[in-house]
Amino acid sequence: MAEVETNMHEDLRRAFALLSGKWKLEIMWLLYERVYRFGELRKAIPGITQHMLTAQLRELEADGLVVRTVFAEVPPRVEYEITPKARALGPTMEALIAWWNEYGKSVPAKPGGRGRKATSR
Amino acid sequence: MAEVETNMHEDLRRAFALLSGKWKLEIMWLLYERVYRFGELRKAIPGITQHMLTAQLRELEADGLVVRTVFAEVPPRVEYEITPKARALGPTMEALIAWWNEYGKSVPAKPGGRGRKATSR
DNA sequence: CGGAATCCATAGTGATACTG
DNA sequence: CAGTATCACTATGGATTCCG
Repeated sequence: MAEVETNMHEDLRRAFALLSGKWKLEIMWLLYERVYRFGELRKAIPGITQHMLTAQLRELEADGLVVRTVFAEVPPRVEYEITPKARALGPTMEALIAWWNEYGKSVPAKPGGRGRKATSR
Repeated sequence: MAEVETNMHEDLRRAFALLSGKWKLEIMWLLYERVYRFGELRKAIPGITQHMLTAQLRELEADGLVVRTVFAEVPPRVEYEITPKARALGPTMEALIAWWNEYGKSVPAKPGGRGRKATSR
């Protein structure tokens, strides 16, 4: 059969790239619950700048993870919401959190020094 | 009540950080199958430099995702293998790949221009 | 209100040469 | 063989100012 030897690590990298960015996960985490306006996101994410918020949202939008809706009002209003595509990632993200809680915090594999020694064979 | 409001996105970010690095996923993907020597990894990963391979392996080691074993031979031999911690990530990574294959390649949510328009309310 | 434009600091990545 | 050291480049993140 095909047995494409699927460059799975390629897919993995590309999928990973979509989520890479200091604030993307936090943004998506908020949007997971409800729709947010630009200013709301800014207030909800302490430490982020407009520059970064704009940039990250633009990337998320380009990747089809969030939808940006502009209301022709004055003053202007812009709302952001996540797409089904992003929502489908929920379980996987939770699995990653579960992994972290189980393995990430203990860090048992840390014997004496760096690198194990082995006496030849 | 505890109800820690679990900074899940914090855990998520830290877990994510462990895997961030241009070559880490590819390295782990290889080590998933068997033990590799330094030179083998270099040949198996086209485009990587010794510098980067060393750096990424060191980080993976520090994070407890791979184990480095030095054999006191001449010429020197160093082997790398993944830890149970890293191996436990397998299913999650596969879930991410599955997500990518289902949602990542279509990218349907791309109507006319950037940002949807909405006529006031 | 929700940006864009500009300038700047840092970290990650990469090529090359040298070493135990 | 398996690194380390050095330098250069690029991407990312951030502060500030200005605009429709």
